[in-house]
Amino acid sequence: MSPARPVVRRVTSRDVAARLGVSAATVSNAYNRPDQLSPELRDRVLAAARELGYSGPDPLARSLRRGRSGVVGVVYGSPLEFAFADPAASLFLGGVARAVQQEGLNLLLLPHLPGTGALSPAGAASVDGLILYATPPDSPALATARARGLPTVLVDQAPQQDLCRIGIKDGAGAEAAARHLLELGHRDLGVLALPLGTSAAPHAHIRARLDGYRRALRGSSARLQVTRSLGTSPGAGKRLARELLAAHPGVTALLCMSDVLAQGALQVLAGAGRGVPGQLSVVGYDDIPSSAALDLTTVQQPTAEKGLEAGRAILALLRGERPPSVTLPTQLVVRGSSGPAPAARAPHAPRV
Amino acid sequence: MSPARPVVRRVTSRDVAARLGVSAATVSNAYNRPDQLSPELRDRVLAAARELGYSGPDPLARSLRRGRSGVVGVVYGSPLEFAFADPAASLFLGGVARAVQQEGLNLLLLPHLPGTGALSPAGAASVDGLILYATPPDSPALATARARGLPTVLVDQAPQQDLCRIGIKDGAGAEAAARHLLELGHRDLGVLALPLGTSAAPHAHIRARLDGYRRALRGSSARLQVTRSLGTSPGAGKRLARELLAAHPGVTALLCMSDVLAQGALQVLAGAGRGVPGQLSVVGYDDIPSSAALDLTTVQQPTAEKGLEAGRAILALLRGERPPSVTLPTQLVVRGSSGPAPAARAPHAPRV
DNA sequence: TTGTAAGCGTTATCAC
DNA sequence: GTGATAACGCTTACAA
Repeated sequence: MSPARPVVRRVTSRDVAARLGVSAATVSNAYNRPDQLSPELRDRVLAAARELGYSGPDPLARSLRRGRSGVVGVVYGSPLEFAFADPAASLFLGGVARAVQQEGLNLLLLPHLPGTGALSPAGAASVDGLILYATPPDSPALATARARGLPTVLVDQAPQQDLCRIGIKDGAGAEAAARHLLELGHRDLGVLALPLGTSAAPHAHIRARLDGYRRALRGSSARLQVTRSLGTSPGAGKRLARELLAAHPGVTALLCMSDVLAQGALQVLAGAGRGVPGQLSVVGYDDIPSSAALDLTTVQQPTAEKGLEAGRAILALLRGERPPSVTLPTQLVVRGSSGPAPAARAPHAPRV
Repeated sequence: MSPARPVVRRVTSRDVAARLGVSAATVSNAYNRPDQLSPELRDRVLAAARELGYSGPDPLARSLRRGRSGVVGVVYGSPLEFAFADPAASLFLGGVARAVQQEGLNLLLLPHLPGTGALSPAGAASVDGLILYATPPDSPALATARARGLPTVLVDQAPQQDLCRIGIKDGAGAEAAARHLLELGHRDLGVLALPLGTSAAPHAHIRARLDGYRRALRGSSARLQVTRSLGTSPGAGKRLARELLAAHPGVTALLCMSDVLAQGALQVLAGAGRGVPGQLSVVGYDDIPSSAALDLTTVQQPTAEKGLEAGRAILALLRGERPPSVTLPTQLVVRGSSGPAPAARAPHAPRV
């Protein structure tokens, strides 16, 4: 009949009401609309509650009754631990937090769990809305969001017909990075790649970066060596840098699809005694906080603002509005990790 | 009677049941105990569900009925945006995420909101348990947790009678840091402080660090200049470093209560042209990931493991066990930012 | 100003 | 293998 009965039954609003000989509605009002009852009665209710150990309306029951939970879910396209290991993701989440906090909403972090099919955690979570951050288009989370008819905001992925999308100019940023290296005389460029997804389910924003690199090179004699992807961690950056330089010793500059990757590469180069930018230039993407101290040239994106916009969009959706999609700009930040290509920098080079 | 009626009534398990002429219980079984009904009926239920647009049991209703929400709340002692700006906090949360994810639980991030009195967000959140991370002992969140009788784990704060607490050897780590500087010949030390809380509501782990510094100096002729606190950000580190060096020019080493603070100080010193460790030694606390690249001597704490332990503890609590408190070790990591005190390093100093 | 009653959508138990 | 029933704990329009 009822679920496994707990050792002691918990105190409910009804208990408080019974104690005072009033109705449960009055107890509810004491908490939710103080103006609906006399201050004196309210005090008595609160006193009785304290006495009985009633700590206010049960959040679950209240949410069910009211039809909203006060929670915004964020699904991150990689395992949850990575969300915290990745400074860009942290920055993003911070922005979201700032936005939703203003309306008193809380943030629920949902894992992505690619393989789970229809049993996405997003399906079993009590949320009023969902932010899908860098999830592939075939993510069960998206299907779930659709099926449940949840207000949904897409971040860093391909636009979807009817959904609000927040993103950045991924391609333009990448193009600027590559052009910068070309202008410095580099002709043999390596790309440290982030996971591109499958062609059926591509990570659109990552592909856009690759396309941007390629666009910059179009019409030039320069060549691009693209690595496979080994993930998003600094360790991946290290391994990719090693592989790339072993396979293509002629490369004079590294285009990294994220600062995290770039920082891994930087470590490898320092360890190998290859001067940056003397022997090799390195350019990142994102401009995470630590990149300034490392003097890394990179493509800056307004990551925290992106989170803020995503948060605002979900808030608007919850109010019943139809917020527009937003595409934020990127900007090349030139620092010390990029310089003239070795050949081009040779002083007093004889002009032929 | 019922709440503001939505434009279209949502599809419920009852609708699906009605469509098929079966009972709601059967629909429920189709989702929750497939073995309780014939595969054939189950398929019909699922088909009808799809047809009607029923996307499975409502999480809220299910949670209410089952008496648990599948959510672990984490309250962070500072505003929520900071939780993401702070690498140590991110690392910690990552550990928690890893632990709770294994049981299929999700993480709800709750703001601290010191001033709110009894209306702590933790009181209105549907959670099965709470992790209080670096919250002061007078936090409304703690009061709320107690009042609601929620399984609670305390992290980085003073032990509380009956609650499970996860922490590190804050004092021992600090002591090792200070001793290290003494051994290098430093006699005039500055401390960049983290918020110590009020004496009524102290941040116990921060106080423990200060006490550790002091303990190391006891009996020596060395002196400690302690700054006020300006928060936890790198900016605070910068301002504190400037203030301290202006007020006490004789200081030859900086003991920073966190790496974030230390990194701010490092920037100021680099900008001011003061050599590290030539003119000034700097020691941090935490060993966040970026500190290795910056060659910062620091006190390493197993932050991610701390999160893992906290997650495991809450899991155990939810199973009805009584997990023990855990105190993890710290370890001094000597890198390049600490060296002999300027006087002591003078080469060929005449021996008197 | 307070009480009544009808759910919110689900699921565990028991009977069939 | 399937169905009726009774909660879970609360909120809110409406009546008194």
